[in-house]
Amino acid sequence: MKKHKEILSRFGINKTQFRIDLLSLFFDCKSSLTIHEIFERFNKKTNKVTIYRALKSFEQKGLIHQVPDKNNLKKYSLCNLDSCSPDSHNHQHGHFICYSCDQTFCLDDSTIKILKTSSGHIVKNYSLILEGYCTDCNSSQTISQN
Amino acid sequence: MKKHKEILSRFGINKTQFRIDLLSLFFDCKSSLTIHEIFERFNKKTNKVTIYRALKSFEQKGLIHQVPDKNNLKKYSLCNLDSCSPDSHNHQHGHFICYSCDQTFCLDDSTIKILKTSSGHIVKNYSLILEGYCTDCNSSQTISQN
DNA sequence: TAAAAAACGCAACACTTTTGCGTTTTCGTA
DNA sequence: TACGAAAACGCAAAAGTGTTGCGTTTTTTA
Repeated sequence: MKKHKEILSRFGINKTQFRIDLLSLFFDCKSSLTIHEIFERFNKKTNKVTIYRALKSFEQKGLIHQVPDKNNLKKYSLCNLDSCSPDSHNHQHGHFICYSCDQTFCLDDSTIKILKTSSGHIVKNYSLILEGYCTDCNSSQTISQN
Repeated sequence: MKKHKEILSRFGINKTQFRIDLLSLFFDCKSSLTIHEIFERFNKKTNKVTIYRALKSFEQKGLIHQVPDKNNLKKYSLCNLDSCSPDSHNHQHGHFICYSCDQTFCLDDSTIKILKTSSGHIVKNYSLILEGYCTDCNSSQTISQN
């Protein structure tokens, strides 16, 4: 897609087929991705070293960021591309990890704003991980239990 | 210490010397521990496999829990032993750490309640660390910067 | 379109965590 | 306190995760 190529250019990343496809994958995926998931999505055809290097490059250039994961694997999510760049990564947001489907969701800024203002302190940095059942898993679980 | 042995019994863990010492270590350490730190504290005398297995056992029985930290390292902290058991882990702590005076402030429950309801997910557990400048330190810093 | 820079695949390495197995220690009970 | 079962242990090996070196291919730039 043209949009993806344009983004890679803007962030100073060479437009190889793999990196274009990888960026598409991140756009398609609403939560976060592990190296393993990426490897599977490319039908195990792309060398893992290539994936690791692409992820590192994307991260350094401000396209994606690491998110926490229950099993301590490296997971990545797309940054807010309007507010991130190689110079300044800006993802002060919390994460929600679902017990059921293991997906990690980024929490939106409004959730955090409440936190930052209601404590009475000046919050410069934070680490927040919520765990539980995401909306999808909770509704399906409720149904199956009835 | 007698207290530690009693706790191990209560949580269904055999009282070997190593596990008693490991529990002591967790009590002595007010923050969290990595496997590496534990290995060092025992002067590298205890086999790492033993440490891994003890940590897994402690976690399953509800004595400790993983703290997914910012850098994705595996870290463990002591649970609130009154509210945790093999059946239900329950560690809900929010803290504010001041860069300037190093004091730790407990966040009040109302702050957390908002967090738990505003994400749209069912939050069962969370780990939250805020860092920055507390109200006192911030006002004095503002003065010194002028 | 040619030189420079970036990305690639493969092999090898480093580090972390788990598994298998035989031995030792602890526990429950008689 | 003694004995059998269960749990914990150490060692070796394997599995999993991520990195580095190097020569080749692709992309960029001018």
